[in-house]
Amino acid sequence: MAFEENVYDLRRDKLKQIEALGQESYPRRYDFTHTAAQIISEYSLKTGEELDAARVVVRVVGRIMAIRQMGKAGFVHLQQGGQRLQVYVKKDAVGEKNFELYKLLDIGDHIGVDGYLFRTRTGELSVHADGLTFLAKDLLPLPEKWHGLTDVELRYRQRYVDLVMNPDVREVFVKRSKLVQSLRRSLDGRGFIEVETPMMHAIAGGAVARPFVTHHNTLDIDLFLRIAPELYLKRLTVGGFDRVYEINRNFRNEGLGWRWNPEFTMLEFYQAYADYREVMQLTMELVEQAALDVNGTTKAKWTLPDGDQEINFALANWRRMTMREAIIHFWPEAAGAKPEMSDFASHESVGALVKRFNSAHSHMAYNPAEPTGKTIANLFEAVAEEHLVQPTVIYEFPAAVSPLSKNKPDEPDWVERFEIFAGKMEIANGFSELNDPEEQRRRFEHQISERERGDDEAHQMDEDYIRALSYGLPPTGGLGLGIDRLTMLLTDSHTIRDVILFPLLRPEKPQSKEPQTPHS
RNA sequence: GGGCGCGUAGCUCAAUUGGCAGAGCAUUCGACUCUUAAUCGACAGGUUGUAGGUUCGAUUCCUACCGCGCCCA
Repeated sequence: MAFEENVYDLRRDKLKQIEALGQESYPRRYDFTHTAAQIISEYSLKTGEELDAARVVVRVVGRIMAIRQMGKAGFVHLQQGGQRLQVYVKKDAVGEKNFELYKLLDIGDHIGVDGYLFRTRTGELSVHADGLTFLAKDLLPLPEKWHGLTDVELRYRQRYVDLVMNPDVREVFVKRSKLVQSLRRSLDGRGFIEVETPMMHAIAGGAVARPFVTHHNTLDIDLFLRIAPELYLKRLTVGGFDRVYEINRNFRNEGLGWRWNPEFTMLEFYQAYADYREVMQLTMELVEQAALDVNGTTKAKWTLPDGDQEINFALANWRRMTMREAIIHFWPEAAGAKPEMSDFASHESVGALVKRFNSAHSHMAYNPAEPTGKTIANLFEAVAEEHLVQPTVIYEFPAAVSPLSKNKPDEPDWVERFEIFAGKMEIANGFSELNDPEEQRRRFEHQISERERGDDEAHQMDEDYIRALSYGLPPTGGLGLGIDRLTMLLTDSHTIRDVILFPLLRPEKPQSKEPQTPHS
């Protein structure tokens, strides 16, 4: 491309011309009196006559998103904070030099404007410019104004452009922030304190997942990025923090998918002297309040292929059933008679259920060597998960898949654990915490035998955690809640990448051709 | 990892059976002192993801690779 034709170089040249007009090319600050949002909320109801009479003088800033020039006058639209505000620039009003500056502006540039509010002939609230201040140049052209940026890969790789061009995307991340604020406010109001526990673990515990490995040079040891903060938070409960929570990232070395990103954000909280039923109730209240705080209503729009729907997080709308009840309730007709409770009692009868399910329905992976409880949990996922659109509490889990949960007093193979589902996703997981150190040791040992059997997600032994429990963990209930997934549900987003600002992508290859942004 | 689909100008998209690679917006130049997808006129913009193959001729057909998306494990 010839030098004169390169947009980047053309705009650098304009920047020099702007300097020649006496404007700084990269000024340090600009004092504005109003944000675009403030002007719109305060003056959008005022008539033109009222504005003329009041002569409201303002200084505003923003990124130029549209320019319409007509000889010796013109309009620009400034965008700031997701809002747009029109500015009228007339040569007679701003003077010769400012009008020269106006002609050197490009879509994407940042400017400051001082002037007064008025209404145009077509009625749009606008700023009548008295002066223009150049603030920063956009050297690379923004995407086209009608369609914006739609290329999925570019939207994620260049999220900064996505955020400039797509107000809906901006709104999703504003809502995500409101969600986190809501959860913090709810927990703080109930006497919880927020803590930060290590992100690098010598033993990756607290969940069933493969970790990422890293290395510390001075100590010359491998460390794992945490898969969950759980074991550290319970150590704090041993230490006397009766109500703690942490909102932070977890890392799991697994595939990417519409519900999975290798790093994701979890809320975990622990409440001493509470069991899983109290945690369940608190969680439902937190989620209901979060829906209200984010959307102003408990009803969240949730678009499915078979037509617009909504998910209602109002407490009255929640369903509750045990895992076994859910398998029975959602058992497909094609798989024959519904299971009986007794079918879950033996390894053989559970295996028979899987065979019946697989003969009639899509294939579910089954390994007869795995523990019965693990098969039941897998069967639940295969049978029921796709039906759980409205918020549903599934409780009573097999002990085999719950190495950190307390047993049911009447059924030792089952534990006091629940998960919350909505939008066909697991969004939360909570239980009565196992606080008997000797039982905990047996559970870890059982997990180790599972690891030897070939399950490389099985939990590892953590001697210090058992030592902590040996000092006495009070009866405690705890919860983990997926912030990303709850954000999806509250923003009608159907892939986790739309609620993570910078989702994991394969790194861009270094460009072999001329660089997009040539350096001088 | 497997299956399907996609990759063309900065952006959004066309291109007949395999026959001269196009449009809109953005950019550049010109006109225009109330426009809002501003309008009007003119110019420019391409190694069609990469590397091979078939063919007189490939954006189009074939192979491999790279990247992305969707579904599945």
